[in-house]
Amino acid sequence: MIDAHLKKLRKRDDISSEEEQAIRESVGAAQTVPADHILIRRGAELTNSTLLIDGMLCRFKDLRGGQRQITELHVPGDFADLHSFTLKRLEHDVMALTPCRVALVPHERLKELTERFPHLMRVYWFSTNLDAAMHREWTLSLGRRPALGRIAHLLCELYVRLEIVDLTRDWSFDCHLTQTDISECVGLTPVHVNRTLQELRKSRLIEFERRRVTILDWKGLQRVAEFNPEYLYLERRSR
Amino acid sequence: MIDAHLKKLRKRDDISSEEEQAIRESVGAAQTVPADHILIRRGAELTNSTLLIDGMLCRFKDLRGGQRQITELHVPGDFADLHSFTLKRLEHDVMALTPCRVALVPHERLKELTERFPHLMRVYWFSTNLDAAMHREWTLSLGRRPALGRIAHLLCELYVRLEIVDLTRDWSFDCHLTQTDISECVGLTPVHVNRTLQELRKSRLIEFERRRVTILDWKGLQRVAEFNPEYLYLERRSR
DNA sequence: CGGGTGGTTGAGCTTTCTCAAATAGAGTGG
DNA sequence: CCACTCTATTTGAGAAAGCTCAACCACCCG
Repeated sequence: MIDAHLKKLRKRDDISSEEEQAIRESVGAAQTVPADHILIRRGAELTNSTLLIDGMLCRFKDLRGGQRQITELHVPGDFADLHSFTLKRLEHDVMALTPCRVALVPHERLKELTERFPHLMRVYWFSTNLDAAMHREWTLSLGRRPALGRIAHLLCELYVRLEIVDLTRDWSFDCHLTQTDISECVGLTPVHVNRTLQELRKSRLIEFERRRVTILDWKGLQRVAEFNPEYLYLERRSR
Repeated sequence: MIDAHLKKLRKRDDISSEEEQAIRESVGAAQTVPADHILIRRGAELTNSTLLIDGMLCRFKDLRGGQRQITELHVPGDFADLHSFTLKRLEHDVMALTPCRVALVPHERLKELTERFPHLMRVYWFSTNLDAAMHREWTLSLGRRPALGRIAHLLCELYVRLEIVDLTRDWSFDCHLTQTDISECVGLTPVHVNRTLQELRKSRLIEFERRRVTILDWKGLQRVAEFNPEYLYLERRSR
């Protein structure tokens, strides 16, 4: 059940079998969540963190006018709110973009886990720092990349992250994001996302139909995205 | 020397005198850094974290075309690269925007400190999560706020963060950011920042001259920024 | 077959950008 | 104290990217 999570951790560091065992014992039973359900509300007092088993979650914030900005997408193996362990409440919501399976880990368990295994503490600290690195890359996207590059970059990131947890096949992956979802990730309007996706298709960089993205030209997509995966810290080393 | 740092920590949690002592013993001698100097280069192997004593630092990333995006500003009391403790290298640069004084803390010391004081571990973990929360707010700014709101928001954030470390006086603070620096924070061009600042001045929300910002109408500035300080976690509680 | 959601298109508009030049200010050497 | 230089700010005019609004289409599912 937490295999994707272990894959993600082991992509960046060694996890001993003792640590693995301790993690497994900390994770609660899986529960299902329908699409569009808000799992975490801004401001709520939190005592658990949420591990995504299956499906896609997002973190989002919005302005008074209702304009929404997604700040991160979550794929299986991610904690959606590990940061709530120290923040205690969050300043953003967490919502299911598809039907999901999630499992809760009580902060109490995380406290024991991190005190008993200082190395795991650093692994999980690393994990929240990785989220922050993705935030910075998105900041760069929104601040400086044109529409085409923003969307291309989002697809590159998703591809690499899904590959780590074995959710890609032949340069393609399931992607239940609507064009409106994408627009909320990249800070554009749905209409402009639509036209930009057409451009990506027309230049034969991707296909995107029936909820599946196929990357036709990875080098080309990377180029228009100026995608450099260094920010995903894809190297196994002792943290 | 690390008073600002302790103020920042104690704004969000209690720090015992024993912990304070341990922190003090971990911090190296202060060194000065000239403006525009790059302290940390993307990709470099890091074994220290950098505590800002005085001046202003920024984290930035850039695209091939040279377009630069600042992802965070640092004020006295901040660690500029505490996240390097677990990341080991960074995917962005850290640069001095003004002449600065900084002090280094070896990762070895941080390891001892966090293993000896699990509470301090969580305090510093919190601190990197706070950086991430600021990143998310900037993502919202760049994705959804218009130029006026973005700049207003930046000034609100700076004001609150500087107030915590006693660097404001009568609704004003020293601000050595050039309009180009600001444009690199908010994802606009310097020209547009210039016109937008004029608008903020004309509406009597701020003054900004001779490197000093004065907030004339805090409520009004907050309103156009849609500034809600919840993302700065300004509450003291046990982490 | 009907309703709903999500994708597509067109036309006109707004915000922000680009480029180029002028102005102001701070610091330096004579 | 005065030129001189360098950097930062300001202004103008035209262009481009992305937005708005409104309608239409396609597919899915019951």
